[in-house]
Amino acid sequence: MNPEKVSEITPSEWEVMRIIWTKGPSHSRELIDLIQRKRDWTESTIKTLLGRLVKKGLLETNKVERKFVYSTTVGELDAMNLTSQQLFDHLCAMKKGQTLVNLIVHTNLTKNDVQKLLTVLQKKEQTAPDTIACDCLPNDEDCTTDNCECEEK
Amino acid sequence: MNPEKVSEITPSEWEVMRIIWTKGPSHSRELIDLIQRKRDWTESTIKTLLGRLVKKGLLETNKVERKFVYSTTVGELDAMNLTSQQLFDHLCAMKKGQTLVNLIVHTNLTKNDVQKLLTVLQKKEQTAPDTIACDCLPNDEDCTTDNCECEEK
DNA sequence: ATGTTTCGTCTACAATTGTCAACGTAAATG
DNA sequence: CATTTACGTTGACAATTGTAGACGAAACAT
Repeated sequence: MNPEKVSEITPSEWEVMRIIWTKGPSHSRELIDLIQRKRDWTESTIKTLLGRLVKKGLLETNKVERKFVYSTTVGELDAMNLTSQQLFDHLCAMKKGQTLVNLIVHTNLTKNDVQKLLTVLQKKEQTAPDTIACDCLPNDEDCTTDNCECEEK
Repeated sequence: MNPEKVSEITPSEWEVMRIIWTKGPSHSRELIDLIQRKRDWTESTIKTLLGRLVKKGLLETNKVERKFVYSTTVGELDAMNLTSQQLFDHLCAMKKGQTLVNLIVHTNLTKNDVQKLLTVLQKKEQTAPDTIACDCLPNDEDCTTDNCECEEK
């Protein structure tokens, strides 16, 4: 896989990737048609996006009877995991829990998802620490929690 | 608040915001010193970042005896929530659950966090649907799950 | 074989982002 | 008062992103 490159997927490029992840390997024509039903982009724009994704190594092409077939080189789930983790990596350690609560509240989940989440959490419960320090300041500087309104509300 | 603007916080700007969120309202000197202990940025760079954040309305300044004091106009938790939700908004609906599992596994959480998450999930369990459709293709196009390897592995 | 469609590549251009240096002014110091 | 220091503002420049037109070669149609 190409983890570094995954972080460089831009919003527009995600749109393109999602189509190919879902549709499977496809010709540019098919992709352009599909994307144009969601986005008001010209053919040209989509071609550029495809080209950039190939250059980044996130898509690869195979010439099949004259036309290129575009396929992804990363799994969608892998990309989602990497991207979301990366986002979390630059957030205050102290508040990630709250953020997850918020995410879960606002995300539509199946019973199955909920079950899995419950299982993971129950396992985590045992080893969970009582507190987690804020990591927003340089190491040597202490996060005096008076200013740091990191606590719940 | 200024939700639109929150989405425009760039990675470098997050770094700056985190310091101010944690430290509370501060003079530029103090901010520059703190940030330079984490990042190898020149004073100039940090000033630019501060200026841009003020322009975006994410920071505001108050002149106090000659110097400006920078304070945030958005809460850190609000920013974190908005940003993470925004990320989730452009991911495949079908796979968000898996992604949350992954996030939770890799995020350090306190017992308290775990408790809250468990509570929220238990509540969600009742109303959770059995399946959620993939929303990567235009509405009229069906996600034929043969290509769409959206299922668990 | 010749005009037309198709498709990939190249070029372009404005806006944003990461990084800075330089400038002007007000404050502090000698 | 003359000098140095501190700080906010401007301008700058390369790289990335969003968006798209133009070009060239191959494939198809007549």
